Amino acid sequence: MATTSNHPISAKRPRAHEQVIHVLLKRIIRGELAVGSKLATERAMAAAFQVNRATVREALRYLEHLDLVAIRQGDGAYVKNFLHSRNPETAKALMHVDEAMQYEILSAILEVRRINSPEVAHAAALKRSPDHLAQLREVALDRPDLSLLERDKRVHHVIGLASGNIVQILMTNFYEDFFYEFGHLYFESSTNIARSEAFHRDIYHAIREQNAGVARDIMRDVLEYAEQAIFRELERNAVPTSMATGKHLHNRDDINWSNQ
Amino acid sequence: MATTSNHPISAKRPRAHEQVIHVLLKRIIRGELAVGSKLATERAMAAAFQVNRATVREALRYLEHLDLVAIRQGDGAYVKNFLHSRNPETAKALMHVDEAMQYEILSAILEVRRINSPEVAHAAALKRSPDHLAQLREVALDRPDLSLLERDKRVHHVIGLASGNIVQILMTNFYEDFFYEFGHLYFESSTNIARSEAFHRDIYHAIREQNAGVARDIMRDVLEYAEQAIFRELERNAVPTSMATGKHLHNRDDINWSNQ
DNA sequence: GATACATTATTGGTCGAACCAATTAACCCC
DNA sequence: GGGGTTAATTGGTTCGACCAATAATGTATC
Repeated sequence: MATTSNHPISAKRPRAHEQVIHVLLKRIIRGELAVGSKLATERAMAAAFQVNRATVREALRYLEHLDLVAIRQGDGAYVKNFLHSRNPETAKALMHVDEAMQYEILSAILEVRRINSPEVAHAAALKRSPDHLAQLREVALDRPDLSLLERDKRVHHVIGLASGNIVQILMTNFYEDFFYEFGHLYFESSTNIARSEAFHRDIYHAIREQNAGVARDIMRDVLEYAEQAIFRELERNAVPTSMATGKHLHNRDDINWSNQ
Repeated sequence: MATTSNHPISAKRPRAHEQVIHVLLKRIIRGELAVGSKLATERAMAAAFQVNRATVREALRYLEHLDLVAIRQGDGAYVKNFLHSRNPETAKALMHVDEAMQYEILSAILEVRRINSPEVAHAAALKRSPDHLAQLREVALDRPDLSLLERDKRVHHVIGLASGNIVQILMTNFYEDFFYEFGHLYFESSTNIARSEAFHRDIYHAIREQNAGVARDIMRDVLEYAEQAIFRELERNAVPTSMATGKHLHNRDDINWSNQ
């Protein structure tokens, strides 16, 4: 079954090392720790944060995976330029550091999805197996029990699977998971709900008939529409919880990711 | 300067937890550990692997970041479906697990890059700042001291920066870093070298003149060409080191990323 | 017998101290 | 001043203990 991996994960419990991560992340992203500079030793940080050295190490290991620090035994940990990170996950980390960046990241991910997903739909229509088609039919048409948000997420996921490109699959998960919390902004409107229902039906038929060009167009249209709808909604709502302050809604392209 | 974060990172030293990661990764990806099943306890694994529990924990934390396991205090660690991972980095992890997948991953990343990067070039041409243009000029035209491979990597990076989309920047780093080890396959041919030189010059001019459409076309052409050239080279070379066995070169689309 | 609650056992999370291994810095010798 | 040895620094790993959240068990109540 498809939900095997969806455990009833409990709400996030605060883990000690996460606070250390957050503080270090903030200092790195904001440039308080210069690129190339050496961080304090693990022992020193442990003392400063009032935690055990093992806890500091967990945090450092995470930052190493994000490609934000380079750790060298016998030497120390060095700050790297986050713009050189090879880990897209870094984008999500940025968001949690500075609320002012949330809008920027959201916008960036929406754009990447708008570029990619139509091509994923195109490939899916060409290469879909009978099994993937059956899966798509189920989630798109035969699961009225699921919330529209959940159904939409699964439709995109199955289309990713059908495309056969593992990186596109992972990227699709990357976006969809990200948008999950913004979904209510879109699925509140009855117009958008109807549009989404039609999208599921139409994309299913296009992929079934292997009309690759049509599948691409359908996907492109819905994503362009959704992108605009989300921004409209964001600007209408008076600063939804956890979003940036209003002023950021009007200068989306102002952030200059300058080379540090 | 642009190289601040490029420390003379020494060759990888083998770290104990990496072996644990490798073993667990293999078992998860190959399905030896069923999705939804509970892993052995940290203490049990520590005994089994003959390492300390802290070492096991580092490995588990990494797998958690890859979204391959879910860890719950008081309960245990559960295997998740890697096709549901939200972390694109998982693709790279897959590659190290099974050499047979290397060709598949390479192919997948090349395809995503071919879809994305032309649009990045398009946006870069429209939005590039004078500073980004100067940076592009430097790496594209005024750095004959750099290897072509390194120069090419930087050209793509600066174009990403100029596009202003942080996710595209990170994705670009993601590909380019990945291709670094395959670069020799491309840059051995004098034809390809000339082509690459021309690409650097042409894309610079297009972005300078803010000819977005032209920039996109130039990028698309070079990536399509490079993609085919790399595959040609892979098929010609009799199974280059660390690549999959020959048979995989002829059924690139055979892997069915079935839902587990 | 089924349900609600308290108790216990299991398991991940954190802690402290010690020692190993790689690197760097200091020192000495030539 | 250059080269090699030594000592200090720092990350990597280990051991053992206790804390905290969860699940399993047992018990009382209805």
